[in-house]
Amino acid sequence: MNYWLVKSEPDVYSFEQLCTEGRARWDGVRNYQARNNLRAMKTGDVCLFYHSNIGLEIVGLARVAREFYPDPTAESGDWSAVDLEPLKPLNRPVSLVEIKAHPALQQFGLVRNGRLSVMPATFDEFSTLLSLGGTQL
DNA sequence: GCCAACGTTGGC
DNA sequence: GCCAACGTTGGC
Repeated sequence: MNYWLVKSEPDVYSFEQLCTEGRARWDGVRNYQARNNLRAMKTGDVCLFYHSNIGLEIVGLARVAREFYPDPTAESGDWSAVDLEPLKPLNRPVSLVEIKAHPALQQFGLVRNGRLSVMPATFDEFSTLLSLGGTQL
């Protein structure tokens, strides 16, 4: 089992929408590092769902429902998509401010590279974030 | 292969 | 709206 964080702007696609729809194709990624992270996802891996631009907090958990396949929205280039399903919202959202201030999260991708849209989390980072969110898997 | 110029992301 | 950080492009 591996752990990830995916970003979405909530006015484009929010965690609430994912919960309503029950499943989403995670497409449109056009960054090689993020794409390679998508390709490393396995069915059942857990993703922290982060709201960028608006909210600036981790709001929920999702699981990988389908491993990578060619991104149908890509007109050219070698891009990939995965499918995600909602697991549950966090009992308490975890804000970027909190994450940046937490000693155990200084190496986390959100702190180190604010622009990456799909990033791995270690088990320790994931556990810390879940605990901050007052939530269990 | 280097690096300047440019574009994009995303926090502030 | 601004700008820092990062990635990509393209000339040399």
